[in-house]
Amino acid sequence: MKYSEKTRILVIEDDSHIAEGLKLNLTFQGYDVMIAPDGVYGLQQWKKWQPDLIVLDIMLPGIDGLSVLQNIRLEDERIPILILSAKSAPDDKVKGLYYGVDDYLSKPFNLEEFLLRVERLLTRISWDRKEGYSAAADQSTLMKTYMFGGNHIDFETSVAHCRNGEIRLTEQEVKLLKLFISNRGKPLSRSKLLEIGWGYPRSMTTRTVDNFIMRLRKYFEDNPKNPVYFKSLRSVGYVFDHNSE
Amino acid sequence: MKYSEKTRILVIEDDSHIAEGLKLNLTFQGYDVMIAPDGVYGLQQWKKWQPDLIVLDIMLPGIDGLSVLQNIRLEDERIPILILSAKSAPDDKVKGLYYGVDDYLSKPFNLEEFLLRVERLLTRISWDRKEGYSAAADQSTLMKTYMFGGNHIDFETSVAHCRNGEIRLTEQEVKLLKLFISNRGKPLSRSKLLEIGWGYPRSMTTRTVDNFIMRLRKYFEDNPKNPVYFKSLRSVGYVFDHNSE
DNA sequence: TTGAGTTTTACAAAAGTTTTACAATTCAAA
DNA sequence: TTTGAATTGTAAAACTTTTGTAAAACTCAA
Repeated sequence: MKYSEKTRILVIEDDSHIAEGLKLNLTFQGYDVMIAPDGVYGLQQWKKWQPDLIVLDIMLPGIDGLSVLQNIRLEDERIPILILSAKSAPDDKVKGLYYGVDDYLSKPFNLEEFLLRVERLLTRISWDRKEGYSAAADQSTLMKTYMFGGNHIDFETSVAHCRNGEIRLTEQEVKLLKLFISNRGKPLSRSKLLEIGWGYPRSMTTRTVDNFIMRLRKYFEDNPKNPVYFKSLRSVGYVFDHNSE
Repeated sequence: MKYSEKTRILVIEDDSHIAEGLKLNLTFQGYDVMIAPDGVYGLQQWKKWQPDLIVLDIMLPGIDGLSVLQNIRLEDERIPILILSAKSAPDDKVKGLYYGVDDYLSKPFNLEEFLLRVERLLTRISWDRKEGYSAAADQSTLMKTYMFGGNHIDFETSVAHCRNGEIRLTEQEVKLLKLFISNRGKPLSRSKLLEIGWGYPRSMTTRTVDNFIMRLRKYFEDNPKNPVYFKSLRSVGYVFDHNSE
């Protein structure tokens, strides 16, 4: 929270009826509210506006809510996110939480309850911040450091020690790395990578991913031409893996 | 750059009258709609455009709807498919569902009902598809791994362990394998294989299938010249089978 | 305006698929 | 049994698609 400004809440919800309703009520509670009608715009606003809390509808046009969530968590594992969903099945709840959701509300929901949860999340988080830890973040994004092969990556400083010596990783490189690490052994398609790692809508066709893969290979592979860790699966995508050590 | 995208629906229907009608209404609902007048074009569009839902007429010129359906299910067992059919006989219904249809509507149908089902499928599926499991998929395509003889196939990574050691299977090899496995013991004609596994219109004459059979035999047979698992039935086609273990 | 970082473009290289051409096999009629 | 027409097996050439790579173009903030 900054200075004397009001607490900011970003509502990512395509149903303008609901969105406006929430905005009205939240504004009335004294919050500064902004609405994003889809995932892409939502991610944009999140970066630009740096809200203190995000209310996220899981059913969105274009990129879906969970990808948005994962994208955000690659960079910020602390910001409280309150999920809205049309479904109420309990395993959805679990699944959402697994990705680092803080709270979960099924539509249709009770307004009182909604406001209460928003407040609770905000107070809880402001506490955590002081203490310097996060109560419920998933392993992968909480990770401070990672090792594989002869490589060592420090996510606090974005510095990697590898066969080329010390390397300073860029923001996007870090994101991609985290994404791969938290999906170790699992093939990721280019479009999935773009969706989660970049927040692009699927189907965008570009060689961006490949270029980053090339860089990661140059950094971390002993022989970039014959990759061991970042393998490509033709017409599928890429997999990251390594022997457990 | 601006990315916001709508949910995509592919309508595979040869009757342009019906197709346009559906398109109009779906577009009106805010979906992005594309029409394919036949199965081959439909499959093409499905790959290229990556729709979120498919509306499929079962009575098509060229490849028939069920083959299209099966072809799609060999690669994606999750995408919701809503079947349209002129017939209303109950066994069609069963047959369709068996192949992994999500919903079924007999012509002539009520527009309201159609739109409702589309929406229902989209909300239901968007959750399920996200990670790990599918609510209602048929056994064969849900399969993550398969074993026969001394062979072991991992469909997640397309890696097979066989007498030749570890082998990386190609996309087409995987498709064909899945097709055989889900029809274990059942003879499949070349044209059926081409139709389902390749999406070719029947009657195409080529040695492509035989070439792939040869490869599968090389990978998985102890003695490729005397096949045990991938047998040919003269002037009929091929059968895959093995003792239950 | 510069410069680090990112994305696009354009092309080369690699991998995979289909066709072609022909050899081998099978089966049934002579 | 032969014989030959039809079918299946095989390998290599031709073709297609996907991936790798580098350099140019672009972006955005200092």
